[in-house]
Amino acid sequence: MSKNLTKRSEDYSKWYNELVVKADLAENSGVRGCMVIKPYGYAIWEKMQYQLDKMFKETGHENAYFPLFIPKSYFSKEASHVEGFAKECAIVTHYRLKNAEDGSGIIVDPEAKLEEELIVRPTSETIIWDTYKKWIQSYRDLPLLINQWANVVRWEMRTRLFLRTSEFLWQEGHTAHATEKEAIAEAEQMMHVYADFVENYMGVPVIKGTKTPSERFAGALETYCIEALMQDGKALQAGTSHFLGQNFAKAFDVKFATKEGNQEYVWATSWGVSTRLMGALVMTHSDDNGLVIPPKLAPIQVVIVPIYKGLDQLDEISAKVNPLIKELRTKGISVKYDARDTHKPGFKFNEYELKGIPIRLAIGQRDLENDTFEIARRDTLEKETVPASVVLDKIEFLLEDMQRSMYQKALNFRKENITETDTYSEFKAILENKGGFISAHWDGTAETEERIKEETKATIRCIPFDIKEEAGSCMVTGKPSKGRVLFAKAY
RNA sequence: CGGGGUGUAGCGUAGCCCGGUAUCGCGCCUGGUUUGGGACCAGGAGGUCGUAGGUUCGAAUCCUGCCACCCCGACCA
Repeated sequence: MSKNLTKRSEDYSKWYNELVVKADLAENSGVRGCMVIKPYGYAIWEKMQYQLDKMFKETGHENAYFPLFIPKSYFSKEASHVEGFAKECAIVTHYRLKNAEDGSGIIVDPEAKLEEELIVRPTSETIIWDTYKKWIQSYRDLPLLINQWANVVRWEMRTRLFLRTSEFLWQEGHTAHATEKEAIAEAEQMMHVYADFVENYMGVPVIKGTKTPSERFAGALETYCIEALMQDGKALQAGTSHFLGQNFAKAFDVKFATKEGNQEYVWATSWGVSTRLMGALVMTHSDDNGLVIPPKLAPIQVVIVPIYKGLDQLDEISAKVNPLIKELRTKGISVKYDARDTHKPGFKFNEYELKGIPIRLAIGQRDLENDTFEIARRDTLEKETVPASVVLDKIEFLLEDMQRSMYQKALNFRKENITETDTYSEFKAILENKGGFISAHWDGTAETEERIKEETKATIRCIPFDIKEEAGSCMVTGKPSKGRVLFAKAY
């Protein structure tokens, strides 16, 4: 990493943290594990949001918004759900402040205690299902396909920028269906939508699969997930989609009249991705020069840096650059012309590399004479001088090529870091020395899963969706297994 | 909540053991020279030394309480 950034090999966490801060994505706010997302980071998040939202709508979903506060009593309605979240909730107990009588400052007014406490949503299942009860009466009201963009709060003990913060931004989809089959299909569909987005826009390859019962969402019958591999060999859960069965319908008494006139409980799903995806983006593609943002998500795709002596020469360069900017914008390519006189070109080069801008054009006296531009791509850091006549084509080609090759590079890395093993001793050795995903047989019991977690800190990341039928025996207990599951240490 | 550590300028730090109001680098401001990979020279601004109290003629330094943050655990759909 440039200048004072720590090398990633020394301490990946520190490197990640410094990179996020230096590249201007986010910083710690000083408020209990909550972060400030800075304009550049937020611009990337907005691009993600835009694309995800589009994909949700293409699959028939609509957006809505539900309250931030959830009455405590709602939580007690679904037992396993409350168990999953009870330990990490922020609770509103009062509604007023006042000046302390001894003049020591502002205090919570003890008179203003709420009759029923309000929970700051850690997720919205409960309040949404309470609302769905009012919205659903008939099979004609189904399916109900709603998404919400919101913030949620989880009182995590230890936080890390983007990966785990006390408050985070996300979307949560909540759907209700007439049949079990349809709900399962919905949950599966959303896993595929997430995978599509993460792979084709973020350039991050994922493994689709299901969670083991012990790793499932609180209240779910099945949890579908996409798992990505970071450059330090740890796995990151990038998105989840849950089949909730009729648990919430029963807890909140959401029934509908069927065509035949019977009353039945609806079938539910929920699914979400969060600003954690920003962490995945950073950890998948960054190198020692900083971020590398895939062209489809880069708020600025092309930056143009003029190299000039004196304002006359800048004018000459600008005259050449301005028509190009216009053409690029016409083609929907976002471009920034950085003609600041307060920084030298070398400084700008490094700054935009740190921020991961995909393409950099440089133009100076030499190029004016030869009618050329210098074009540099961020992912490989290759530079090339091209005639002005082909620069537009070249940019379009590079944006596509970069999107493709960033994904390919990450995919190659992941392939090299999925290791098969049949023995527990080798399993431990791989975790120790190499990291990454380990594909191994497991007897299917929670006891064995727990034992492995205790002894190695590795968890079953998922049972791959496209699992191969392969008879084997559990690496720990020797009991029979029908196929390999993926283990890894995770964030 | 357990175990360890750190709080000194916007950022990163020295000084602390052995008490005398603060070091260096980056950044910032001014002027000039520069500009094809993080410029250089000269000048300058910026500090309740986390906080409250105690010891002392005198505290960044010693003592006590509190607060915040970081790391390791526990926790983490």
